[in-house]
Amino acid sequence: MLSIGELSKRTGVKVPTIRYYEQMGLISEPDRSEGNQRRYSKTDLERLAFIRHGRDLGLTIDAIKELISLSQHPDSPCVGADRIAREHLDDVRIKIAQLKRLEHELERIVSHCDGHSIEDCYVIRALSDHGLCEHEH
Amino acid sequence: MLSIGELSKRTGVKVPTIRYYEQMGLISEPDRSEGNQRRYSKTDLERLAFIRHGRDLGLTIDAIKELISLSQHPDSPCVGADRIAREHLDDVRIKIAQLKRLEHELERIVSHCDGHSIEDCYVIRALSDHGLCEHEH
DNA sequence: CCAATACCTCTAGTCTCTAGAGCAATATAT
DNA sequence: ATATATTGCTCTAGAGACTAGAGGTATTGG
Repeated sequence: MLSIGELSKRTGVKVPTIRYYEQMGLISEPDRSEGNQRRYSKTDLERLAFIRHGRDLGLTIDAIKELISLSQHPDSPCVGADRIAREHLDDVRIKIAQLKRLEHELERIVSHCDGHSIEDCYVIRALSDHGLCEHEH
Repeated sequence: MLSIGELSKRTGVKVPTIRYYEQMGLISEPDRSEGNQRRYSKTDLERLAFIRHGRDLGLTIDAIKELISLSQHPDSPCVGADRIAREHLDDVRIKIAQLKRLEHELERIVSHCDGHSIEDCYVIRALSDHGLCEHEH
């Protein structure tokens, strides 16, 4: 049986965040000690690790809830879970593409800035003027 | 003189968001029509385009505020602006790296899911078990 | 056994918007 | 010129995913 602090350390999820997840119904209410403190089992730890991992991957709380509920109907096919992952993959690819364009632009911006007065500052001008962009946002 | 709707169309910033920016002090209070509706000048449009562009680039409202205040002291060097862009570039590169790892992992997850029952579902297992990951998050 | 640390609940705040209610002004069609 | 449709106004609340703080209680280490 783990205290909330232990659980936090082992999963990397902050203590208030664990309580928040409980409130949101992502994890069930754990057992309590005599003094009313939360005590977690290994199962709880696995569940939280699952959630943590999903969040790290950028899944929303709702997507994770969906996955959890899917995993509690072991007879149904995993098509639902696959769909969630697939949808997310699309998002991720779009985000990567956007960020790469952005990286590119920031590189250009930074490399043009050589400490002149603000009037000539490439950063300011680039932000003011879309025409300086190589790509559309 | 543009209405808030016109301004919105030309900048791609939604109407409530424009009002929100005004409230946050990012744009100054515009002139009003007889009937108390906001009327924007070309200067206002440029300012909003600047903000929009910065937000698209992922700058926080505070960073943009900093840039605006920098741009209003045209004698000072643009080192500050450069610093903001540079810091942001670092962030962007980190995010790209993270997302690429994630893309990789999601690809693996999706390609392993072939419609079996949830017990065997790779998506669920991969999310439960960090050991299946190729990379640490 | 006592002090330090961790835990409890509850409320409110963060950030960047977004949505809705209820009403006023402006634009368009007849 | 008038009826209607669209757009605008303010204000409040909500979303999403936490985070912080106050004021008090358990547990743990020395």
